[in-house]
Amino acid sequence: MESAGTRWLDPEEQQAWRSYVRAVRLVDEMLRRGLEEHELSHPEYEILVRLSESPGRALRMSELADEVVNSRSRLTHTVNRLERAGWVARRPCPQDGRGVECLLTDAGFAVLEAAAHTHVSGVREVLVDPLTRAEFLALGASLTKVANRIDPAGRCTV
Amino acid sequence: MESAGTRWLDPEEQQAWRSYVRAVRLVDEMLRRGLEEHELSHPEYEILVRLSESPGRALRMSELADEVVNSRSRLTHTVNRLERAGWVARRPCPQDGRGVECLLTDAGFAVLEAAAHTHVSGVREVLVDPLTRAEFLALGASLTKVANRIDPAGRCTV
DNA sequence: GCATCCTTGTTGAGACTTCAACTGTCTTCC
DNA sequence: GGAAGACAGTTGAAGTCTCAACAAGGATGC
Repeated sequence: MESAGTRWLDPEEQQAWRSYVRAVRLVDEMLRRGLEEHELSHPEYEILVRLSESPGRALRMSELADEVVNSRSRLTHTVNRLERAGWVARRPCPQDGRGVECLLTDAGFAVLEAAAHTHVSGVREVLVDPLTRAEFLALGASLTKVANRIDPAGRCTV
Repeated sequence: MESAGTRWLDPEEQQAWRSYVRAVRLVDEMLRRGLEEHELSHPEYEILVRLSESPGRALRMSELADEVVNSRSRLTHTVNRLERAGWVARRPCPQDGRGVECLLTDAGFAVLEAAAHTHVSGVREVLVDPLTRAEFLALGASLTKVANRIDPAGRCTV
């Protein structure tokens, strides 16, 4: 696996990278299990969160896609499912004839409220509690840098 | 979103958690794009890596599943695809009549060798270079703690 | 005013993942 | 030695995600 031109990871970096991959997989899995009792996937949950924080509990599809780092296509499919469940609704965007607004329903808000408890406990359990506060905040700061390097404008629709 | 019993994240924790989610999504996406020119998904790539590091370039299905944190079913499907491509082969395990060994072929090794350059460059670009060495290693150390809390034995098959 | 291009959002096919059910082998305990 | 249960791996159906192709509304330039 040697070759000119590519700088391989040294053993310490290698170890850090593998921990990253492993931890991310495990954390994802844990949170998935936590949310599934609310019949919600993690991507779905995030959509509901963003909507709940928006003025009027509504957001345009493309804004929503940016916020949750989804492709438009993926967002369309996911919103279809959420709409079928009655947790969000769609309506045309008054300002832009092409646009569609996505709206959190009361039922959706209720589901979100219930799921949030489970979810936050899960996050604490797997990511916050194993670390000191300083470690956790440092982790966040580093990952902020990482995210901003990849997508400075926050407009990456994947 | 208030209620007794659940300790919500304070603003700094909230920010750290959101950066985590966002960064993980973006990193995943970047690396996926890097590997796709080699017709390899990230899970597939990891399987080839583990096999290449194993004595005889072979590993039992269940060991492999543990290493890459896959369910057995998922591993079976993924190995099917890799086998179809000619990059791994299966053979019965001599010690255990139930067992199956998965073996990296020469073609598989060649693909891995080619993909590794792209992949390592990608990892550097998105995760290593944006951080100082100390930050990156601290990230790794924290995530090691996180992973070990969830799955101390390293035998979590998801 | 309208031709061209850009943007928004959707669709459908194909690939990937999950879950539950299944086959076959090993282990334990009597 | 054989019954009961645990373990290894596979299967197929249903759900989710990606990609490329598309429809339709806006922006720009003439």
